[in-house]
Amino acid sequence: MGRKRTKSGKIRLAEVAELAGVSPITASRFFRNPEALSVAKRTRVESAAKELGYVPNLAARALASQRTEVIGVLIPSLTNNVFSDVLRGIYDASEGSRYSIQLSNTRYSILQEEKLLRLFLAQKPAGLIVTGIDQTAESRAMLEAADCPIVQIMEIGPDPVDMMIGFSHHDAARAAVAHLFEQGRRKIGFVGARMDPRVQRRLDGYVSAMKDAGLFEQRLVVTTATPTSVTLGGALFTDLLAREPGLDAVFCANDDLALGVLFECRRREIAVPDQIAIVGFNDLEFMASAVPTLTSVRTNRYEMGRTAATMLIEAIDGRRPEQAVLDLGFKVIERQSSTSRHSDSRPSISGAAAANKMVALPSSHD
Amino acid sequence: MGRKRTKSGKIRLAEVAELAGVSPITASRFFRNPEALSVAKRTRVESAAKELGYVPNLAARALASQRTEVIGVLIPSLTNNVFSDVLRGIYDASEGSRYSIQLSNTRYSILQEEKLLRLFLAQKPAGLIVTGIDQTAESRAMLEAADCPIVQIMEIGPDPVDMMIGFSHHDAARAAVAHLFEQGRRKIGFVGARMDPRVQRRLDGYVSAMKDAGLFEQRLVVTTATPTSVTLGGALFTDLLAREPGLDAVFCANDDLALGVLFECRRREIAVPDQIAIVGFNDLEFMASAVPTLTSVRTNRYEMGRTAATMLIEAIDGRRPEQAVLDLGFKVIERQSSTSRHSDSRPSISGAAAANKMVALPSSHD
DNA sequence: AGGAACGTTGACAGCGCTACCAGCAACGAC
DNA sequence: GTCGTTGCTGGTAGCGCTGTCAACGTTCCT
Repeated sequence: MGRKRTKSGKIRLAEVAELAGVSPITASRFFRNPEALSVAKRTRVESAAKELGYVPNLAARALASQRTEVIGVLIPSLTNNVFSDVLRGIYDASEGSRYSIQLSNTRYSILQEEKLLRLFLAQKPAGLIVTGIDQTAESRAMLEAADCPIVQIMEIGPDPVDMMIGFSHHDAARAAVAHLFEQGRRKIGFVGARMDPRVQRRLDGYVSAMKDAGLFEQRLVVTTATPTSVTLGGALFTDLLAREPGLDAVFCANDDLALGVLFECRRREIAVPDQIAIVGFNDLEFMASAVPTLTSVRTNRYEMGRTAATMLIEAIDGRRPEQAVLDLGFKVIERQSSTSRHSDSRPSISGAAAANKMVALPSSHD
Repeated sequence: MGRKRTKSGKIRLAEVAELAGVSPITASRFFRNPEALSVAKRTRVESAAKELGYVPNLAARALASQRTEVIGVLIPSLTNNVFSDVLRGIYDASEGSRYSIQLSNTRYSILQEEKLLRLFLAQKPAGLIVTGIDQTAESRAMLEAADCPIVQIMEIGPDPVDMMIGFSHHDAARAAVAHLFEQGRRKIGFVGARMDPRVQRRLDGYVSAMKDAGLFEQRLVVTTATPTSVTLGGALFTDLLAREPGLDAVFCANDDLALGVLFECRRREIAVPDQIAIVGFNDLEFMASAVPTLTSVRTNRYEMGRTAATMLIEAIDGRRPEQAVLDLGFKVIERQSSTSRHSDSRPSISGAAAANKMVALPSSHD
C-alpha cells in the first residue's frame, strides 16, 4: 500500500488526497485556490484535511512554488516604543493571513540594512516592509529589482520604491513649533537624540519654522547621537538652559526626552508651562497623565503598521491599492505643558489629507 | 552542459560544486560541517561560493533535512516594555547564528498559545522559547513531546519542560515589601493591572509578606484585568486611597503604574515619600530620573532573552548547558520614593544565587 | 603481504509540494 | 455533426538540498 506517513509521522497532502478520493494536485489546489474546485471535491478535501489534522509543509511548498510566504520587516530598533507600536500593527494585520513575519533589526545602520536586505531577498520573500526612505544606493537598487511588493513605512517622501505609508516629520515638527508660536513662545529650544533620518527631519522642520519667524539661533539646538532616554532628556535640557537661560519653550524630538525635561524642570523648580513650555513627539500614553499633562504630536503608529501590512498582503495577492502612497498625518495634541491659560487637551493643528481619519487612537492597546 | 542556473537566476549549490571541482554533496558538507573536508577542498569550495555569491536555499535545506533553522518565540505581548527588552536579547543572541526567529504573540491567552504552539511544532522548529510556566495541559504535552530544545522564560518554577530561565516573581515582590517594612511602612497597598500569571505571583508574594507581618487586609489590594498604563496607575491609586486613606506606601506591579501613582500624588499634593512611599517593578529607565526618583525591583530582562537564546542555540547544536534551570534573580533598587531620610540609590535586597551577576544593567540600550 | 581502520568523497534517492500541460466531459455555436 | 470553448482533474517532472551508504585511498597494524 505504499508509504502512508512521512518518517516524522506527519500527515502529507497525499494522505489527504487519498482519503478524499482525489489526486494530490487537486488537494493542493484546495489550499491555494478553492474556487477552482467543484463544490463536491472541495468539501471532500476539506473534511479529509480536518479529519487528519493536516498541516502543510511550508518548506516543500516554498521549494516547489519558488516563493515563500514570508513578509520581511526591517526596522532600526526593537527597544523604541514607536517601533513596538508599528510592529504590533504589522503582526495584527498578518494574523489570519497565510503570511508570517520575519523581523530583522538594522540598529539604525543602513549598511546593516543592506546586508539584511540581501539576505531577505535571497529567500524570495512574498513582500517586504522597510523603514524610512534613506537606503543606500545598493539597497535601493535591490529593492527596485525585487519581484515582490514593498512598503516603506514611517515617512513620506518623493519617489517611493513601491508603496509608502507614513507622515511628514518635517511638517509635524513645524506644526509643533507653530503651536508654540501661537502660545506666544519665542525662544524655543530643540532637544534631540539618536538623530536618525526621521529625527533629523524633525529638526529640519523646527529650523525652517524658526527661520521663517526670524527666530532661529544655532545655540537653541542641542542634539546627540546617543540613544534616547528620559535621563538624557534632562541632561540635554540642562545643556540647553546653560546656553540660553532666557528659554521659554522646548520642543523635544520624542516623548522620552520630553518627560526627562519635565522632571528636570521639577528638579530645578522651573514652572511648566509658566516659565517654560514643553512639547514632545509621538504622544505616548504617559503624556496624558503627566503633571502637568504634556503636549505632544500624535502619530498613527499602530495604524501605520497595520495598514502597511494590509496593503502589502493585498498587493501580494494581486490587488494593488488605489494609492501607493498614504500620508497618515499627525496631530498636535495640546495639553497643559504648553498652553498655560487654556483648558486641557484642545487638539488643533494637524497635517495631511488623511488626518481626519485620526480619531480614538491609540487603537487596541495591550 | 546542462542547466547552469535555476529559473530565477539564483546560484545553486551544484554550480558552486562545479566551480570548485567537487561533488554537490561535498559542497553541501562545507556549509554544515567544514571540518569533515580536507583543507584543500574546503578552501576551494569556500572561494567558489564567495565568487558566485552563493546563498543557500533554506526551503530546500529544510525539506531535505526535515528540520528548519527557525527558533519559535511565543510571547504574550508586543507592547509591553518588558518583552521588548527580552526580545532584543533574543534577537541579539540569534544574530550571527544560522537560526532565525519566528515570533508570535499569544495576547496573554493560553488557548491562543496552544494554537500557535501547534502551528510552530508542525514546522519542526529547531528550538522554542515560550513565556512562563502556565501552559494548558495540551500545550504542556506538546512541548514535552517536541523533539527540539525548549526554554521557558520569565519565571522559575518546578519541573521545567526542558530548560528554564527567569526569576521568582513571588520572592521579588516579598523583597519589595520587606524593603518597605524596613523603611517603617505598615499600611502598604498593592496596585496591579492585567493580572497575568506573573503579576498574580507578585501579588501572592505581597500577600504572603503582609500576612507574615500580620498586616494584610484585603482592601489594600486593588487590581484590574485591564491592560496596564500610566493613567491606569493613577486611577487604581485613587481607588486605593478611597478605601484606605491611612495608606503609607504603594507597591505597584509594574513601573508604568508606579509612574501613574507618582503623578496622581503630585496632582493631589501628596508628598512622596513623606506621606506615601512608592515602589515599582522592572526598573525601567525612567524610574531613575523621575522626581523623586522611584524605587523599583530590577530584573534582568535583556540578559534573560539573550541567555535564553544562547542556551537554546547551544542545546540545538548538541551542547546542553550545565544547569537547565537558571535563576537570574532581582534586586530592589532603593531610591527616593521609598527612602525618605536616606541618600539616593542604595541597592540592598536581592534574590537568587545568580544575583551577584547583576551589575551595570541595562546592557546595550538602543 | 594482507587486512583493518580511518578519513574523505561521491552516487543515489528522495524530502512534500506545485508548475505545467494534457486530458476529459459537458456544452454551445456554426 | 464537427469544432471550439470552458471547467475541472490528473500525470509528470521537478524545486535545491541532504541522509544514507558505498567506495576510495591511505595509513597502520599484525
